[in-house]
Amino acid sequence: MAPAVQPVRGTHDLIGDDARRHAHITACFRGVAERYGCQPIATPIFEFTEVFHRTLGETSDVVAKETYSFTDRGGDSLTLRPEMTAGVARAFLSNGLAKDLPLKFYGWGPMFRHERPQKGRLRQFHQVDIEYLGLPEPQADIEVVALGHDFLGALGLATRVELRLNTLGDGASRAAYRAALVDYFTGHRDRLSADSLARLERNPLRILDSKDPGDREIVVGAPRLSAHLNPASQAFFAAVRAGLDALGIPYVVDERLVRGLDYYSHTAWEFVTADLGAQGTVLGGGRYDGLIEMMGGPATAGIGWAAGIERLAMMIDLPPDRRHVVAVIPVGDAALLPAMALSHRLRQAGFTVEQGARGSVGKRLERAVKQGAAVALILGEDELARGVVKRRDLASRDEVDVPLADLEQALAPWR
RNA sequence: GCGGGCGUAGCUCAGUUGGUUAGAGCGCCAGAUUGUGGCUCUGGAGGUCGCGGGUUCGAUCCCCGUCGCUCGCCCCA
Repeated sequence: MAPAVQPVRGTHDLIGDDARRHAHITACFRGVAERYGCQPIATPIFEFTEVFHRTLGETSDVVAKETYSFTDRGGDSLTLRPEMTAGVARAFLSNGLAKDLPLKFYGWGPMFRHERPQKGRLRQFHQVDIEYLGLPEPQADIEVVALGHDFLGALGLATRVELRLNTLGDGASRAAYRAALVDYFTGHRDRLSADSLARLERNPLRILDSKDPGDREIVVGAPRLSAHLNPASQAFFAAVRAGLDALGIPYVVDERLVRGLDYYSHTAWEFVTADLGAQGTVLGGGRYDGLIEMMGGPATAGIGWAAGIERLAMMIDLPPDRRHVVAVIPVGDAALLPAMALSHRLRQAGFTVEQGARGSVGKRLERAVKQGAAVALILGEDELARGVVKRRDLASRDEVDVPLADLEQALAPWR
């Protein structure tokens, strides 16, 4: 049993700069998503296990080995969400939102996967998430990819990520291709790696991006997805590409980029980076037109993406804190309550105020400077008696007495 | 889940061919300076040497296990 003071394996605390990085990322995300007309959504971090089994498939790795499931006191099997899409789809059905289509959602929060932790991979991690429902046209694909592109750009990562794009085709194209692939790999099954042999059973498309050198030789001769696309699927992908070209969003087509789950169709994409080792995917998305129907709802188009906040946090530069902190420094016991009242008044007036409570005036000034304060207000018996407060500019060290009544005005530059 | 590397103070790290009180820098607290900061000086707090077992007269050091981190695989954000 691990000591109680240790966090659970693969979890971590967000404190200080880590917390600020996360806050900055979610703030950027909200700003960009709102500009695209998305509305916020928050769903529970756990669902009935069935929700994930129905949507992710019994055989997917996420469900088979990565899921945090437990039985609650009522005997129900519950699962901590490994991703957001299933919960959003369930919420769509639970709340009868079909009448409100189309819908554009943005959300974020913790996700849970029981995996071996490594850099950029945690058991509790955080994602920002976009889900578009009821928009079957390629314009939605273009818009949603553009949203991700703008989001990464807002974080200053435009030059450090590359957009990889592929199509899986519609259901018919995909089924035909899958069959051809199974045929081909079955013919070479004696030369496939053990991992790929397993993939042949439950997820043959995944063999295409195997890292095993032997597999790669076989993959070279494998049938191409592009050759199995029917005209409608080809036209859809061409429209998506034309849209990205028109918006000036660069991408590379990567035919080995696949999605394992059956309900995915058409566009799949990832923004990848070389800066994070084995966990290079920073944002991944796809179209999931079959999902809602698979859950028992009406046939409803869906497309979305998720990005890992921790992975992004490792890449961004933390923007400087631009708050102006006003430090209030009482001198002597008699000044303590008046100083607190002063701090209270200034906070209500919209200033950011830190009030020192310990040590000499020198210590308090020192602490104020370290906290990033730009100006200090010194309030002692002398000032109290005269109805003023001493305003000290911490950069220039200039001091001036300011009548209490004029304080807000005298602090205007530091608001 | 599989394989490799690493765990000494809050942080970055020294150290011991196994030997008595485990060190440094930075950070933190305090004093010099009882109403004035960024420098300097002085002092202080802070360590089950990850945890458990073994070998040994003696283990932070060697061995085993375990927990955690890390790199890769699987998979994915």
